[in-house]
Amino acid sequence: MTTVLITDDQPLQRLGFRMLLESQDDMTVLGEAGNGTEAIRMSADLRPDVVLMDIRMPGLDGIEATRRIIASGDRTRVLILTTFDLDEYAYAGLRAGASGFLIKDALPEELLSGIRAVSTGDAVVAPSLTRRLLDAYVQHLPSTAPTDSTSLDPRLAVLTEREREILTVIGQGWTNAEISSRFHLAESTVKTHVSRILAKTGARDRIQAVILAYDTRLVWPS
Amino acid sequence: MTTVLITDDQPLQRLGFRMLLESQDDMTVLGEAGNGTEAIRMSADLRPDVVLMDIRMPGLDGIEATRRIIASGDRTRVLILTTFDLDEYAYAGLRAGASGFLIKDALPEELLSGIRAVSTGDAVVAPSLTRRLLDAYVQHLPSTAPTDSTSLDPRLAVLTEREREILTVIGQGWTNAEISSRFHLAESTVKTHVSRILAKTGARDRIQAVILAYDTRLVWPS
DNA sequence: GCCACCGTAATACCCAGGTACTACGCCCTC
DNA sequence: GAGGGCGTAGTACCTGGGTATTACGGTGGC
Repeated sequence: MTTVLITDDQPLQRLGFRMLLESQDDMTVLGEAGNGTEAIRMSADLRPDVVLMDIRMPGLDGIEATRRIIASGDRTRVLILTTFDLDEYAYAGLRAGASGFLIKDALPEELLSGIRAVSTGDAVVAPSLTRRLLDAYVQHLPSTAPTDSTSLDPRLAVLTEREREILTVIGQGWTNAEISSRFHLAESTVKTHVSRILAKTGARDRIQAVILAYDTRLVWPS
Repeated sequence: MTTVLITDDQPLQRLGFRMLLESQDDMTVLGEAGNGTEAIRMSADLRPDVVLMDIRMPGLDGIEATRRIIASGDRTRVLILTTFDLDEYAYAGLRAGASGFLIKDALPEELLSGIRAVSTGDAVVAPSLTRRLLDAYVQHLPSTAPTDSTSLDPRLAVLTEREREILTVIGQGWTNAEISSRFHLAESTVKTHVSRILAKTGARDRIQAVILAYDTRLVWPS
């Protein structure tokens, strides 16, 4: 039996969670907290297996509450629920010791399996955030075959020299008109180049091409 | 419609996956490969959105196959399926560029939602592995808090919180349609936000906004 | 009580960007 | 010398992005 404490400043949201959890015969909702202070107190009193933690709350927010619950030494795990997957506080939540974070509009089954995973000591992260997490992790892995920084990124290898030249200025934000005038080309030629670049790299539009230019270090943030 | 290539040396296992995927009306199985070499060839021919990749296969294994598929530059994503969550090769798979790995005895729904997540560029990792990933990530976080909102770039200071949120995803290449659907907003609302962001920051179009997002470190090259 | 700002939303309109297709001269290779 | 890749160029067409304008409920300040 997994015991849960629900923390959210919106009563309706809490009700929704409670309904969902109570419908499972392996879960019990021990209580509901409306802000961080309450969450800390109730967590100490009730010793739930898992605290569902909203971040944005009046008074003490979810991050600080998480930090204190973890610091208390109880075995309680904290699962953070963010409204948007971009919530910058989510990362702060990780540092505070949360066992995971999910997005509030996740499917009910995802939330439930997330709670079960967390209660057994595993961690869960919303898919859209996992990507960044994974990238950061891979970046720090000792590489078996260190990449030669002078060699060209494989994603650009398919391009001709001219195309890479043009991709570079696309990455710098030039419009087709600007490219055509500064390169002394017809705009139709520029379009042909751009189309070929997109087709070869798999970028769906020039925005993705700009991002590719940054990722492959063709251009750098200034 | 998500197109999938199934790679596994066991025909019965492949059949199981195929049955599951074909039962979904948003998924199509383009083919089945029995080893790494086949997987590479079929992936190049069929250009699936996602390759389900077994690791242990006779001949060319799943890791090397993953590496080559990613290196090909196609937009194909690779989702590795391991038999045991401790499979040490799983980490090698990450380095090879896989978008995620799951354990074969995962629930059908977990596999399906994993495929959907991966197909849209997100990443997925089995909960029992996420824990390690997360620990490693937190350990490597720069000691200078990355989410220090007090030292916001002046160019972004004019923006509201919501606008910065949206600028971030613009920087990640989302289209207005994607923003509207993932944020649960009308597209007209998104357009309003975008227009205001451009007006406030002086960016002439969303391309310049992407560049601004990089320059202000709202987003990072991966 | 009023005003300003914010987030939401709709409508109508225009244009840069992107696709699809064709074409042609140049250079290199087999 | 035939073929292929490359850089150039044109035309026709369609769509997503951006502008302009208006509107409305909520919130916070004065």
